[in-house]
Amino acid sequence: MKNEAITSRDEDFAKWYTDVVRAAKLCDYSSVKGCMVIEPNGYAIWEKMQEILDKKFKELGHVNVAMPVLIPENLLKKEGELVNGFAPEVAWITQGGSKDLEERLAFRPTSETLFCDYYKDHISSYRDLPKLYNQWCNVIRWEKETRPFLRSREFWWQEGHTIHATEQEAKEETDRMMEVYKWFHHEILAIPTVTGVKTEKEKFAGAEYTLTNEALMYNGVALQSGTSHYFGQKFAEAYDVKFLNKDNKQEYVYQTSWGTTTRMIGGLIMVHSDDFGLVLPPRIAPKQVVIIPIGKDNEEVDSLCNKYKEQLTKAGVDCYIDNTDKSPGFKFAEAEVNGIPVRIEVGARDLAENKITVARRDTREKLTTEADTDIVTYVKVLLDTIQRDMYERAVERRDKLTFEAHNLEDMEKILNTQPGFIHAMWCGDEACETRIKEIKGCKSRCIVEDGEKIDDKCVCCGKEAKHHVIWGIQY
RNA sequence: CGGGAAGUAGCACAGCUUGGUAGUGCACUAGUUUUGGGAACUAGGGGUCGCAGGUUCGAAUCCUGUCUUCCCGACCA
Repeated sequence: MKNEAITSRDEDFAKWYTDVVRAAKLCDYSSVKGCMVIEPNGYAIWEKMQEILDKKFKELGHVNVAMPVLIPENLLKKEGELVNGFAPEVAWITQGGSKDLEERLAFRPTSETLFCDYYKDHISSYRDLPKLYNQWCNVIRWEKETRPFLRSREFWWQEGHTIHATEQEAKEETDRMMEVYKWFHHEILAIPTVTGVKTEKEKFAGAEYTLTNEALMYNGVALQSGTSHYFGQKFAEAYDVKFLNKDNKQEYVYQTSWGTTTRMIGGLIMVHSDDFGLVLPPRIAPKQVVIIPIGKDNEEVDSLCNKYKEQLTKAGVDCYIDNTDKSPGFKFAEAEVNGIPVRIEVGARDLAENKITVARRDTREKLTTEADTDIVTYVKVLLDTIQRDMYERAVERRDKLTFEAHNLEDMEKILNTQPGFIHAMWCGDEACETRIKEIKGCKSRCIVEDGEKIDDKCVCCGKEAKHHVIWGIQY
């Protein structure tokens, strides 16, 4: 039975999205526009993301720090490009107590400036490098239009900020972190992505270049899901972050930054979920298995549920027993809307035949197995299968929404029927990018560096093509 | 920030045109009976009608402002 609180995905995708967010109790609106309350169900997903990414960062040698939320105006404005890029979105604090401040304070939109200001006094020699710092925090960007998780004025993220003694090392770090993001999406979130470099027009303000990880949503709209920036010495020069190199010469550091945000929760929803609510890949699901006893005060049922829970927990599977006095149907529906990957139903009817029923959330398929089966192996195999199937279905969907364009008419035709990733050649001229944007706001997602040469000429102007670019409409 | 729509109990809505003591369904609480796809009955609790002004003897209802949400653009993770 369809969940009546959720608008059909194919009928109205935007409404479906917010319905799923609300029905699965991931977040709620607050009294300030664009600032959301991330509720336990949503925060648990974020915590799991943090846990997995944080472990990976640390394995690669990064350490966590906490920077202030406030940035003095002068400090923020030292690097011109960054300021220009962010100026319209910066929120300012102008009062302290009842007095006007002499210098305004910005609520951080990103923390490059704070890290630079800190680093400049904490390194003096090449022996102090690299510094591989990361922080988990919230930032504020005064967006005009807001949507839960996808675009909020306050959002939570991690921002890595590293400085290095050589260009090569910094560039390797930029690549390496992009690989982490790609791995995270493919292996954990079951979301296929394409990675590449942003065009000059689309790169991060102040970066020499920006690498991006781009995912495609169910409706064909692209979502930028992780970026990694190489800054060269730009910020170091603006903020005077110098060190003495091996030749006993002063040199500016080479810098990177990289980040992923709570927006990934929005991506998870828009790639995997359906009209029954949230669908989570097992590896990111805070609760992987729910055990539902059917019938009251049945000792055999209860003890089997407890046994399963004990064994699964011991084996590292996140599971719980739904012992509320709701009806079984209610519990099924609730587990479904919350996206619990596997549901085990234990009831007298099945037990009479030494059976239990196991339902997968992704396909809503009901399976039957022996009650005395090795539950740990059975569940683990099933979780792996679900994870793999979800990824494969996402790839299929992505491929179905991947197109090739050889001229502007192609592009218009595609965008007017069904947006997606559009592969097309580009001359490198910003004018062509601007022209293409006139078609439904279609932008370059990324330049595929080792892409095939699908044409000799630019999709827009017909002049000689330089880059294979993926285009699309974005969130 | 432009164009449109909307805000009444946790949720979904009626009431507003034509001002006169706040309603319905779901959810919630208690009890009883129930339990294999969102249980039933009985009895309850909960809202200064987004907020602030104004008009009026009297405002959920009329007027002004403002905040918030949603949709469509422009801007952006």
